[in-house]
Amino acid sequence: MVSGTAPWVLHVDLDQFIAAVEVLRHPELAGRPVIVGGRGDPTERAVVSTASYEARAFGVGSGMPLRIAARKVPDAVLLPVDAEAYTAASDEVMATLRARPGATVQVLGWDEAFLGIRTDDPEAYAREVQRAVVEATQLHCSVGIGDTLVRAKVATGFGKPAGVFRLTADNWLDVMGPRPTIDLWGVGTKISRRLASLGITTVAELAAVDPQTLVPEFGPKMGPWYAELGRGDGAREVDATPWVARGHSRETTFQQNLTEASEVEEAVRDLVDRVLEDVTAEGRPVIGLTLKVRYAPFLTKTFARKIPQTADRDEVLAQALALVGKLDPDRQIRLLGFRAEMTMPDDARIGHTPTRGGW
DNA sequence: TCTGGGGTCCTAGGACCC
DNA sequence: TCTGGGGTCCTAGGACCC
Repeated sequence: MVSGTAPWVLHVDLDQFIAAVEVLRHPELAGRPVIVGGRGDPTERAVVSTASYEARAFGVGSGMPLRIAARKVPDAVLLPVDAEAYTAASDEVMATLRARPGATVQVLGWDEAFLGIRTDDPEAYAREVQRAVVEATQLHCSVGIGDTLVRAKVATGFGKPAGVFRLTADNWLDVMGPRPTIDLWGVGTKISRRLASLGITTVAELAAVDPQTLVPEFGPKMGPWYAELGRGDGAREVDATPWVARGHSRETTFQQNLTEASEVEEAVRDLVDRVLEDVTAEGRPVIGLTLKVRYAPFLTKTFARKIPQTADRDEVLAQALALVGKLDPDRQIRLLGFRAEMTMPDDARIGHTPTRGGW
C-alpha cells in the first residue's frame, strides 16, 4: 500500500486529548465530566483547557473561565494542567505516526499533525493510523483526508469522534459552501464580521469572490489568502522539516491586580529570567523584546524594541526595565507578558507557520 | 462571568536613506 | 517652494491557532 500512486494529506487529531490523558492515568474518572484548566482551582483567574465529552454536554468548552465551568457542572472533576504529561503522551503519538509506512509527518501541536502519504485507499490508511495510535497509546483520534492541507484539516471536524472524513475539490463546496465563513480554519470572529460587511457570509460566497477585491480591506497577502481559503485551496505538500521557534514568551495573570511600581518591576524581572531560560536552551541570541500589559479590566498594550545580538542577560534585563518605563503608572495591571525574539538559524525553514497564511 | 498561556504572521505608519 | 519616489527598518497593534 505504500507504493500507491495518489498523494493524500491526512490530518490526525486526538479526541479530547488532555482529558483523555487524564482519564488514562485516573481510570476511575472514565465516564465522568472532567475539566482541565489552570491549577484546577475554580476560585482563581483561569480558563478551561479541555473538557471531556461528558462535561461538554453541560455546555463547557475550551477558553471558558474555570469559575463558570465549575458552576455549570456541579459534580465536575477539576484537574490542574500538567504540561509534562501531555508532552510525553504527544511524543508517543507522533512517534507512532512517524513509524507509519511511507508517512511524512508535520506536527501542528500537542494533539494534531498532518501526515503525507501516497496510497490509493486513504480511508483504509486512516483506519490503520487510528488502530496503531490506539494500540500504542490507548488514545483515540479522528482523521481528515484531503487533497490540500486546508481541506484535510477542515475534514477532521466532520469525523469526530474517532471517525474518518474526506474533503476534496469534488465535495468541498457541497459540504462547506452553505456554512458560515467562521467555520474556516484561519477565519475568526473579527474577519468573518469584516467579510460580512462586504456581503460575504458563506464559504460559497467567499469561494466565488475575485481575490483582488479583498485587497483593499485585508491587504495584499491576507486578501487573496482568504479567497483561497474559501475554495479550500493551498499547499498540498506535508513538510516534515523540524519546526524552529522564532521566540519565547511568558505571561502572568495576577490574582490581584498590581498597583505598586515595585511589584511590577519584580514581576518583569521574574518573567525575563524565565524567558531567558528557554532562550539559553536554544543557544541563539535575542534580537528583540516585547512587553505586553493588560490593564484592568481588559485593555492590552504592547511595547517593543530591537536589541543588539551581543546583549547578555544583564543587558536584556536593562532593556526590559526600560520598557517598563512606558507603562501607565496610574492604571491597575492585570497581566504582564514578556517575549524575546531570537535570531533564526541559517538553515531554518522560512515561512512555515502552523496556523496562518503561507500554506 | 469580565475572558490563560504559548505561539505565528500581517499591516500600517513614521523615520530615515538615496 | 509645500514636496518625488523608491526602499528599508522599527514600533505598535491586530488577528488567529492550539
